[in-house]
Amino acid sequence: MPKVSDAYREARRDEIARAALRVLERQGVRDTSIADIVDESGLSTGAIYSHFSNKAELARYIVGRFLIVRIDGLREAAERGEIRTPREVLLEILRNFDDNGLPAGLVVQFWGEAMVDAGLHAEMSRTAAHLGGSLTAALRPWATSAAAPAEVDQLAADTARTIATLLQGFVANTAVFGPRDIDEYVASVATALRT
Amino acid sequence: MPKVSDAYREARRDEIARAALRVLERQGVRDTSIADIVDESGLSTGAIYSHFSNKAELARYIVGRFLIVRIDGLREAAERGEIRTPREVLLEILRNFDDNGLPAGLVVQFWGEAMVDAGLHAEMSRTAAHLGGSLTAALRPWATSAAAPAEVDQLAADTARTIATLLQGFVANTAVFGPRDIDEYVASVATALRT
DNA sequence: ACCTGAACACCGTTCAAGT
DNA sequence: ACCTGAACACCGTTCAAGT
Repeated sequence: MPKVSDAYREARRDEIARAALRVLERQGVRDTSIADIVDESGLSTGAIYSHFSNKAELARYIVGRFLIVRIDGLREAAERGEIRTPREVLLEILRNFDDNGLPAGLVVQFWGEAMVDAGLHAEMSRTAAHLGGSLTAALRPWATSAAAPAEVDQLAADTARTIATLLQGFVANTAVFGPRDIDEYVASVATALRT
Repeated sequence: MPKVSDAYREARRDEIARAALRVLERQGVRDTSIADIVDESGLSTGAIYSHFSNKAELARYIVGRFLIVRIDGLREAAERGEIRTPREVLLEILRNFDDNGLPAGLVVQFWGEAMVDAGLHAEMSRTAAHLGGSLTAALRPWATSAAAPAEVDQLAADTARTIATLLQGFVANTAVFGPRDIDEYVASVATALRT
């Protein structure tokens, strides 16, 4: 197991992926060519193809490595048994999205790409499953106090998917129609569905 | 004003756009070439370029003509002064999306496309403004009974954007993670944000 | 006026040749 | 083993020539 060489390869892949991400943020998925990434990275076409078998694998790597929502804090709170309401969980995940500086427009473009690229869709399902697991765990204490024992798991899982959907709605809406205040959004959803 | 000839031109554009839409549903935006549309329509490259100045204009035409959510019923109900709660409005718009057979995956792909195509973004903003206006009108009776006179317009407009966001979330979520029951989704959002 | 289809510049990917 | 860059098949778009 050549540890050093593996680390070198990985660093090189990261270097290429970061250069690609800079171009993607500037020009978008459709208008980013391999030639653009060649220019931005200072490498050659062949160099890139010796680290990624094609453009789709590079996209997959970027999505799995850089376009993920981190919510370690929520999982830990759940393990300590602290109760977080779905509303608190939603607010935390929305703030995390903002703070990590994930570009909403680029995320939406990759959703579109996943509709047409099975490998990218699989990668997104993988990272989403991880997020879904953390959300479900974070919601279980609340679900336990809100449902009969037999229905706790179902309630936690359904609510996790709902929170993911609310996040996706926020991402798609702000990408297309411009920024919106997070607290105002959550308050508005709560008011709207109260009746 | 050559009425007949204009109608003919429009029919021809429609014919091309419908052929393109069939290919788009099969292959997705990225993997649909002009050559594919040529094959599906039975016309030639030049014939298509004599009716649309480029692929972007064809996309714009398809989005404005076929990928819109119709909610005439809501606007009429509002004009009759009937009160619809935001929840009822949301359910109606979600059912409309489903019933019209709008392909969620394709809609998400066009959102991504709009991130990179200013003309398409403008077209989407236009149709969204129309939807937003209908939603705001449909929500005004409810807003009148829920807020002080001075805040009615703001509440109706904010709630309209929220409902649009909830629709977008549903579209993105089902496109990426598969179908979900509409009533269960709305009930889950309501439960999640009650606390 | 509408249509044809060959021609052009550019794209993603490959591969013989270098180090 | 990694890298180079010319070469290949394909894409969107144009345009001289037809009807």
